Amino acid sequence: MKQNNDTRGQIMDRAAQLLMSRGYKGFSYRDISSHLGVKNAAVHYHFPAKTDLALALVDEYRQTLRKGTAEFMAYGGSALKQMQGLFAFTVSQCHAGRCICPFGAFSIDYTELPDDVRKTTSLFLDETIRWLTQVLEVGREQKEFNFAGEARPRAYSILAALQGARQMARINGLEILEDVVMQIHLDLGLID
Amino acid sequence: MKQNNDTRGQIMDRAAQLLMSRGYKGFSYRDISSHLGVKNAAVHYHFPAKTDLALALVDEYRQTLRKGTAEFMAYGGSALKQMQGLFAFTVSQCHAGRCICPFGAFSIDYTELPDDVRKTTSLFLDETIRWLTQVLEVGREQKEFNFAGEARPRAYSILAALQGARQMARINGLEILEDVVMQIHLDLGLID
DNA sequence: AATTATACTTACCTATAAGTAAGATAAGGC
DNA sequence: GCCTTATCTTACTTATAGGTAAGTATAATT
Repeated sequence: MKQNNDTRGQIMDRAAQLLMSRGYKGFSYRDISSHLGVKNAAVHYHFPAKTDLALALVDEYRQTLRKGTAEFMAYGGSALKQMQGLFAFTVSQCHAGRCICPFGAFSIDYTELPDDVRKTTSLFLDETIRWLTQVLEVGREQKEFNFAGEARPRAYSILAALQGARQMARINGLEILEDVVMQIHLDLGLID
Repeated sequence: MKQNNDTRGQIMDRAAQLLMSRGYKGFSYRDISSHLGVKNAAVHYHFPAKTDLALALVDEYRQTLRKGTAEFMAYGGSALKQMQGLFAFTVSQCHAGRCICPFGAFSIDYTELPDDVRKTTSLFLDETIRWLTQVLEVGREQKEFNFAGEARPRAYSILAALQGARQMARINGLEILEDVVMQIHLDLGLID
């Protein structure tokens, strides 16, 4: 059985799903193994400890973001498109039951996470903010956006609103997320 | 030992602290009992099940909000003051380690919460939004605020941003929350 | 003084969590 | 054909979770 049936990948997929729907403490190795039809120890084989899994997930997110950032910087694409991509991604994730973004999921259990997971999560947040700040700055230069204040705090504000809205949407419906996306459009001067 | 040393109150205080620093699944009865110097079963005496505790907490929050709302409606106080009160409260809570507001704490574990807790949390969110919407509307009428769009989605947006910022602040520092509060000031026309 | 209700403690139960050590199976290289 | 390595399973351990039943001490009620 040398040919890797991609169990490792399936574990990560399922873990990502569970992480974003229940938080870090909200899922167990059993949740993963039973879903994949393997035994608990099989998950431990690929990820000895739960923190290894967490690290792998954050690393994956970071890599995805890095690719997106690199493409944006290289081809100098539309900032508006990047922003709309973020909105669409957030809404679609929420529709798929992934109501908690990684930052939300880890921030809850932050004090009990091992140092390396905290560090990587912190780096990921930094990188995300840097990307969004750049998108905002470029968008303003290109007259796509029109917003008050500096780009960086605006980036924080947008990310925070999306994170919060995503969670609140679970409680009182997806319209909340849609409303908040609309407000961000307003604040970026994208609607009259 | 009839004279109630307010064990029940102390349990709720500690539970509130734990709920907002670790989330609903993040604390156990043991965390509470050991902190108070009583046995586990003592907590079960006052709150037979954990959901009873959760309900009591949400009810307490609701009552506090209701008082605030009633006062605001009765005396027709300054909307700006109400808003600044919300900001100050959020920041101070975060400083005290309460980095997760009740909505955040419950939204994470929402799918696994019993129906009555979900229902009460949902009501609490409704009431909070209603209050904030009213504050925004009154503030706009009184020319204290100047913001684009309707009041209700703006209320969602503000609450979501505060909730998200509170959590992100734990990961990358309290400046995030301060930045977001500043942005809200901007969007409400409270700064130049 | 006897009773009752309050506020607990002691001592348990069951379920589930993360994690581990040792064995089984199968594919590929030598 | 043998050995090694990757990928699991079986069978466990330890810790902790929520929860309960029965007993105890004290204060208030009658």
